[in-house]
Amino acid sequence: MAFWEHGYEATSVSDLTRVMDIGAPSLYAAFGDKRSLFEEVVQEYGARYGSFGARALAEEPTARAGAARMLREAAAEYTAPGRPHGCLVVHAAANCSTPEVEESLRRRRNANIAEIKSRIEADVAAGVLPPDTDATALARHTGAMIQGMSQQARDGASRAELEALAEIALAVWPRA
Amino acid sequence: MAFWEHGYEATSVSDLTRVMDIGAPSLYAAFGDKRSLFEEVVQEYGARYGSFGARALAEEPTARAGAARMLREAAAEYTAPGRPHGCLVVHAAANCSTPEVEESLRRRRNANIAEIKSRIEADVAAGVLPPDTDATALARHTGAMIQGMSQQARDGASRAELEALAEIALAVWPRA
DNA sequence: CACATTTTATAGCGAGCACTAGAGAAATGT
DNA sequence: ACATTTCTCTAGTGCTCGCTATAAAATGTG
Repeated sequence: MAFWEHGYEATSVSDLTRVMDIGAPSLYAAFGDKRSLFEEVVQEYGARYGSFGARALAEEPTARAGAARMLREAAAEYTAPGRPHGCLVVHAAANCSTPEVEESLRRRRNANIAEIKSRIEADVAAGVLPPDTDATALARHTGAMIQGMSQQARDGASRAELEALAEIALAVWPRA
Repeated sequence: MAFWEHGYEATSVSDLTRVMDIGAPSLYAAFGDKRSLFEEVVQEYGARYGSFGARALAEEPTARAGAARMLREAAAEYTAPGRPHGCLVVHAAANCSTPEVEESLRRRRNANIAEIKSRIEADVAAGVLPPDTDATALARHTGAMIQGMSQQARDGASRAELEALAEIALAVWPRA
């Protein structure tokens, strides 16, 4: 939560020990160092809050339906009350002076886009999407949209505003 | 440049004195403190690199044409060689432990979107865009797209990839 | 050239950072 | 009940941060 709200660098170890209500030595005994703790937090975040996209792509019958659900759920996830707004993976390691941490989240972001791309390609191969569909660009568009929505959520956009935005973004998909 | 590449927090005063090749006291005599220097840098950035959007909206005959030029130029600007990729205003104060700095850039981002919105509303009033156009959502979509493109540029997308993405995003605009 | 003024460089201020050594408390096994 | 092992808390490590006092150098002026 602290990493999510304030990012990797801006969250100090004393912030962490305070919110976890443990002493610093216990934290280091349990996680090694700050970076390892962060990686574990990211993994937990990915499993609990960041998996709606992959789930949508896997469970919906078409890439378009998957992307639609993904964008709509993003609007809800990124503005959920009681949690920091936006996506940890998008924001928590921006401007990070530890390049490894920044790179780690960058890989996650690009992997998400690659997932969308391969889902699109599967639909193209199956004839669900037109054969001239530019899977790379369409996947990147969807990824950029998600990231833009996350930024908007941080900047104060409401769930309804993000949902309206998602509906607009969905209009670019070729009709099945 | 240093602020642009690494962000406000991750750029230390000694980084600044090194690249500016002056001593710390000279820097403080000239700018007051780190925050004031940053604000001046942001202003200079806005005038030099961040004004392509406002120019596009002002010079093109329609909101749609303005947004089209804005997105296409963003693809070029955000991947220009010899400069940090992406937009300073989007990234330089993410995860900032100085809330005023974060808020200052947030205001700039939201002001940009408000500009797009009022340009759209002008076209709706003039009958260039359909009267049922949701100006707020369409403006936010364009802003989110720009911000998403900036993030993509930071994550390694090429100019051509961003341009393909921009063309897709333009397809959502109501036909004139 | 001598002097007054500005500019610069050195060196260091207190504070907070990530991280850890060593002492004491708690828990455990017998 | 006691010894031993495990944990945990206090306190402090060296480091870098933003920022500045002081003193030397450079500059302009008669």
